[in-house]
Parts: sequence; structure tokens; C-alpha cells
Amino acid sequence: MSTIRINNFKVELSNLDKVLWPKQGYTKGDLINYYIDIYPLIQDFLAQRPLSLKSYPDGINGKSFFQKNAPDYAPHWLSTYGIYSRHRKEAINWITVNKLADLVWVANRASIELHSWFSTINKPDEPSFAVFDLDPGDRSRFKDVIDIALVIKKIIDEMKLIAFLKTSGKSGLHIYIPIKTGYKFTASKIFLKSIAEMVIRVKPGLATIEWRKKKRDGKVYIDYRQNGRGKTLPVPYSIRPTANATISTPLNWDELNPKLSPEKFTLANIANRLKKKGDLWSDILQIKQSLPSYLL
DNA sequence: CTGTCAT
DNA sequence: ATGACAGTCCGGTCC
DNA sequence: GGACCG
Ligand SMILES: [Mn+2]
Ligand SMILES: [Mn+2]
Repeated sequence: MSTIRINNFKVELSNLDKVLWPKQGYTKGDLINYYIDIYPLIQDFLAQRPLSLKSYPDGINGKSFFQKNAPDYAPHWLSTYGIYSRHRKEAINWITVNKLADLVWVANRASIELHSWFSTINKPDEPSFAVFDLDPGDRSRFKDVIDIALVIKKIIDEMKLIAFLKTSGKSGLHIYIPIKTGYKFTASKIFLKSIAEMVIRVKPGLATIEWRKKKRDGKVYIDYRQNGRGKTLPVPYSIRPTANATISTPLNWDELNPKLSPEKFTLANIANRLKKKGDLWSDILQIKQSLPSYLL
């Protein structure tokens, strides 16, 4: 056990040498260092947004669990926010990351994945973006996901909206359309569903919005249902529990060519990529777009 | 933070 | 008595 | 209540 001081908050670090990614030999210490380094880039996707962390105390091949509620033994300075849960019939004390010490405490729990709300605690029903989560079914290839993403991009372009792209870190893609506050999740969901239906009209053999897995036929699931209070996706630059420690990596749209493979974006090369390309998502939360009223 | 184990 | 080390643990929505 | 999502 070692104690470090971050802006006067004492954070206890444990098991820093425990290997979490056996193939690469990356340890919990490496995980914590990565999140410290990347904090400036993910800050705005964490601050004031309730967090679901996914923890892998025994590494990526061991048991994992989601955690939302701050445990009693968390340090008093940890940022939390109580929101009444209908499910639990009492408030959940949501963990949030509002400062670096919060993030380091979170990372020390072997929290490989960081998932945050699309909305903030002040306006929990008003998302900052409308999000497509493209999930390939078992009969889809990554090039099908790319195909669908490009159709979505074309529609979004013609609506004169700006959309941001990232890998999920596994086998899918995420498309974020930043919007001005004031729209409820119900509105963004209708907007996204309308576009998804247009895409399916263009690519009926490739994409689906069926909720029942059995009915999806192995196609690419255009998941717009993730747009809701309390629902999450991994934040950009979240590391993932894959053999090579892939990272949910922001991409330029012109990188979507058939040769692209998402498993190439990893902890080993993220620093180099950032040096070359910069942070492609740095502006996203400054962009406040209106949704086309004719779709709502 | 709390509990256990080794010194 | 002191310190190293380990444990860590789901809710919301759609149908 | 169960499926499905992260
Ligand atoms: Mn996905
Ligand atoms: Mn999904």
C-alpha cells in the first residue's frame, strides 16, 4: 500500500504491480498512470456526470463488476451525487469524477472501463449529445459497421449537423452529435430512431433496430436506445479489457476505410497517435446544435 | 475504510 | 503496536 | 418479470 497526495487529497494505492493484461504485462499501476495522463482529455466527459465504472480486480480474464454507488469506506473527499433510484427505492450515491484525485481513486479499484452519463447532474434528463452505438451482430464484419456509419454520416451531413466518431474499443463504432441543452432524451431518441430507419431503408440487409436479439439476424444493431437517463457508454479514451488493451479512440471520418481495424488502437500506441493527430474530440462539448424540428 | 496476518 | 495487503460488487429501459 | 444495454 502506498499513499500519494494529489492536490492535498490523500489517495491510497494498492497492488500497483498486479498484472491486469497478462498478454502485455500491463499492471494496475500502468492503468492508473494512463488515466492520470489522459485526464485532461476526458475531464469534460466525466465532470458532473454520474459514472458507472467496470472493475476487473483480477485482471481482464477474471470476474468483473459494475459499480455506481460509492461504498461507505470511500474517502470523504470523493465526489458523489445522490440521485433517487426507483429500482432501489432510495438514493444511489453516484460516484463522479470532478477532480484528478477522484479518477485516481476510481482507477485504483482496477476500473478498466469508465462509462458516464450523456447528461449532467444539473439536468439529468437533458443529454449533451445524441449518440449512435453501432453494434455488429455475429454475422456482421467490421466493414459492415463502417458501411452503416458512412450512411449515417451522409444523412447527418445533409442535415448540416456535425458528428464525432470513435471506436468502441471492441468491435463497434460510436457516433456522437453534440446538441444544445434543452432537448430531453425522448427527443434525441426520436431523432436518432428516424435516422436509423432511413439507414435501414438504404441497407436493409445490413442493419437493424430490432430490440430482440433473435430478430436481429446477426446484422449491425443501430443502438439508439442507449440515449436515456442513467444509460452510458465508455467515455472516449476509456481503456478496454481486451488482450492488447484497446482504447475507445476518436477517429477522423476519413479514417473510415475498409482496411481500418479497431483493435489497432491500443495503450501501446495512443500516445503516438495523440502526438500526431491531437485530440480529435476536444471541441465536441463547445458545439451546441439544434435538432431538425421536422423530425421531433 | 475495515479486517487479517506477519513481524 | 505497526504496517502490508486485500477486498472492492448493477440500474434503467423496453417489451 | 425477463431481455438487453453499458
Ligand atoms: Mn456498443
Ligand atoms: Mn449497444
